[in-house]
Amino acid sequence: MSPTRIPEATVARLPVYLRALNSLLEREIRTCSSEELASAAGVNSAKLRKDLSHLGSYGTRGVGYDVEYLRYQIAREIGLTQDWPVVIVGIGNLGHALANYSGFSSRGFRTVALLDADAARQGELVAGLKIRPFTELSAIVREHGVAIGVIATPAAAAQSVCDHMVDAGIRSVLNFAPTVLTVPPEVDVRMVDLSSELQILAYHEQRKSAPASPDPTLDPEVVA
Amino acid sequence: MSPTRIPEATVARLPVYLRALNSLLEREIRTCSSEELASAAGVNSAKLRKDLSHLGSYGTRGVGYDVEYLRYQIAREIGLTQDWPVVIVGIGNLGHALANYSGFSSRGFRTVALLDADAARQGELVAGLKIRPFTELSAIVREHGVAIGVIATPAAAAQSVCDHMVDAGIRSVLNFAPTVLTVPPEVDVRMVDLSSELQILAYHEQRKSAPASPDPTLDPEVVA
DNA sequence: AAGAGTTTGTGAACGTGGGAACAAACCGAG
DNA sequence: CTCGGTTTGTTCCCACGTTCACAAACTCTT
Ligand SMILES: NC(=O)c1ccc[n+]([C@@H]2O[C@H](COP(=O)([O-])OP(=O)(O)OC[C@H]3O[C@@H](n4cnc5c(N)ncnc54)[C@H](O)[C@@H]3O)[C@@H](O)[C@H]2O)c1
Ligand SMILES: NC(=O)c1ccc[n+]([C@@H]2O[C@H](COP(=O)([O-])OP(=O)(O)OC[C@H]3O[C@@H](n4cnc5c(N)ncnc54)[C@H](O)[C@@H]3O)[C@@H](O)[C@H]2O)c1
Repeated sequence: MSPTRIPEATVARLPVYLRALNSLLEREIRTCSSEELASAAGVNSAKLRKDLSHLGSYGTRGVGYDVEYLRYQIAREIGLTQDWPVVIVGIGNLGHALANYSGFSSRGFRTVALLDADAARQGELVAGLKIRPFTELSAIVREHGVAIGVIATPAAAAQSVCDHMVDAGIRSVLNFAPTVLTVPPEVDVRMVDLSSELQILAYHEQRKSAPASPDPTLDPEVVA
Repeated sequence: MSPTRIPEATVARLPVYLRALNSLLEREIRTCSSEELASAAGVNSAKLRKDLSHLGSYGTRGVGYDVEYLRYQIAREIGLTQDWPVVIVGIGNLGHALANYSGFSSRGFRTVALLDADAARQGELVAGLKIRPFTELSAIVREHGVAIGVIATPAAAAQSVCDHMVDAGIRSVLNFAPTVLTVPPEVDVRMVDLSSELQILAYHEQRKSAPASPDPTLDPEVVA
């Protein structure tokens, strides 16, 4: 049943299931029901079963799922059975944290280079890697077969950095700069926007504390 | 007009529109069409218009939107006309980066305290704030009226930290630890999971480069 | 004042995703 | 082998979100 395309919403949850399965394995639980796994992943059990059914029939009716087997199948589906070389561009505050983050390498993502345009930063050792000049990007991509690039530069530089990445052959970009990136259709961009997340929380928070205050139109007084 | 609830998908895009409007204002553009704004925000213009229509009728047919006026209306809707005090718990690699990030304070989010359980870190000055013991959480929340908490601790500590936050009165949580948090229904949690983002990219990347079906069970009919 | 040209706001069609419910499949006991 | 208990995989239906297409509303020119 797996030749069909997997729904995007399902793809986004597969990493969560993978984490839940790893957590079960650490507790030496070998088998689980959809109910147990769903609760560990924080989703509805019907949703979980439907998600998994898109990958194939890896469970046993009346029994449940073999944790290790299911984990392997999900990892294979996502593509985590292979190694993904990654470059990070912009080694400032955030770039340093990312370079030091072990959660990437433990899941098959290997940081092969840290790049920065600032000559003052170059040569600095971060997480065992030397910061290298941004101009070396395309040589590094060629050498290691890098497909995924991470952008942690200021917003003003992000589009230019992205263009160079695409030129160099990178086809997937994870963008932390708060700006919309324009890329050719074959390139995927995912954006992580921390300010947006806070703003969404603020919206709901405001609704919680203000039950009713109908002032739809007010003076265009602007607070900078 | 505006008393109706705003769809969640729309709420998630409002911050993007806000950024686009700010960017237009910086270039001293006072008026824009839905087409221009949509392109700056990277969305379809019909979607943009429908989103904005949920807030009210702030445009002028035949003309477009007044950039400053629309910005104010969106900011008001999100709740950015008021100040949101924030606490960050877990001042390690990521916590340091977050504390130093100017993008939060520039949008009405004010970091009032940095907390860490590690005694060795306490007293350290980060971005003008001293790292304080985690035990002071509830006093700080009371004193500043904090409604939003950020978790940047290891996954193993996240649920416990979250529980303390909820007890202290925090009702919105931004979680960076890769673990599912359980909270009472009146509390909102948003999760930022960088590993998941990379895994989603990897899934699509794998599909791009592997046109042949790796699954032995069924036919090799695969999209280009 | 009227018409031509724009652009918004929205109704309607379409697609995707979520959840309840259930038949199919499996296990173990007797 | 059959029956009862259990759990998956799937079907059906509804809600939500996206996109198209167009009438309504506005500006500007003549
Ligand atoms: N720090 C955070 O917690 C945080 C949170 C959310 C978003 N962000 C975003 O992440 C990005 C980085 O944030 P930061 O705090 O690390 O900023 P930073 O200023 O500390 O680091 C930016 C780095 O990018 C480098 N750089 C600049 N232009 C470059 C170019 N053209 N090519 C290569 N490198 C270049 C700079 O030399 C610097 O080292 C920003 O866009 C910021 O908005 C940061
Ligand atoms: N570093 C990154 O770029 C990155 C990226 C993605 C996700 N994350 C996640 O963010 C979290 C933090 O990452 P990090 O690299 O900063 O880790 P870190 O180990 O550098 O920092 C964690 C901090 O939390 C503190 N802490 C531990 N238990 C605590 C408790 N009970 N109460 C209060 N403080 C406590 C520690 O003292 C430490 O200072 C982790 O869950 C990690 O998986 C980090």
